[in-house]
Amino acid sequence: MPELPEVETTRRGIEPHIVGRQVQKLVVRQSRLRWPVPQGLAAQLENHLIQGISRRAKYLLLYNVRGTLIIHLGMSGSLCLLDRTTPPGPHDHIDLVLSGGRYLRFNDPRRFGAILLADAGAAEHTLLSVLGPEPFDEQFNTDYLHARSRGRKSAVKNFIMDGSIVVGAGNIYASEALFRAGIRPTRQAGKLSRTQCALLCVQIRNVLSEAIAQGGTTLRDFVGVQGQAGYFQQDLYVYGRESLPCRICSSPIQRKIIGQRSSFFCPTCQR
DNA sequence: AGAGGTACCTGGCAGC
DNA sequence: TGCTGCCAGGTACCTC
Repeated sequence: MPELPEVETTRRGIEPHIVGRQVQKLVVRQSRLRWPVPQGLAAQLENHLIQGISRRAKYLLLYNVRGTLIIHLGMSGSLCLLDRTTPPGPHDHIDLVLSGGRYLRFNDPRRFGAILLADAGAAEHTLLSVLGPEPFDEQFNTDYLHARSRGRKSAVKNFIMDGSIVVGAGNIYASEALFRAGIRPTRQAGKLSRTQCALLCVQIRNVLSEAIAQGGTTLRDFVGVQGQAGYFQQDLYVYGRESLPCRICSSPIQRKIIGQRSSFFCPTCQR
């Protein structure tokens, strides 16, 4: 479910409701997530104020005086805000009971998500320290992408989905950015021209910022923290459109497995 | 260093 | 209706 725009949509949705609130109680119903929920979680959270929330790649970072709570939504995770006690469903694994009567609930059917603890300087956490630049950073530019792609033999789609190159291009938006840049997803990364690298930078940024502005993409069951759908799905050019006519040239969109993931492209618009 | 495959887990859906 | 197999938005970790 969540790629970077969905995570950012979640962050913006919960920020005004959780920052400045105290965590009164932590309820863990299922501790077997991607990694076991840390033992000391309650001690670190309970009776402390949430001072801020930020995002790095697809990780949400909640700060308090004791350190940082790292939340990853995995493939199927979501956070929702509840106004009052609602009986937990089968995949409602964790609740943060907040001052003011609200609850922040973590739901994750596939349990690929994670909740971890880090010091105040979460950037040094092993999961975060290996990450490449944010797509909106100045550091992510034509020179950078061109330099990093030299000598790479893997498909450009795998290359831009590699979090050590740039974060935030998941399976949907990687396909979409490549379509907008007119580049075949199977193209060897090392063979991109400088011009194509420039185009790809711009389009990765465009596709992500447009998706954030639309509240993310709703596939299957993604909804925002208060149940609203994301509208970017209506703007998808290729993802999930196998055999349907390209919105630009009407050629049938093709699907191909690249790196064990479904990839979609227009055989005419993308070379 | 880079490339490719496997693993984690559940639910929805198509096809029989 | 019920079973089986395939597919799904992520990414760490392993081997070659």
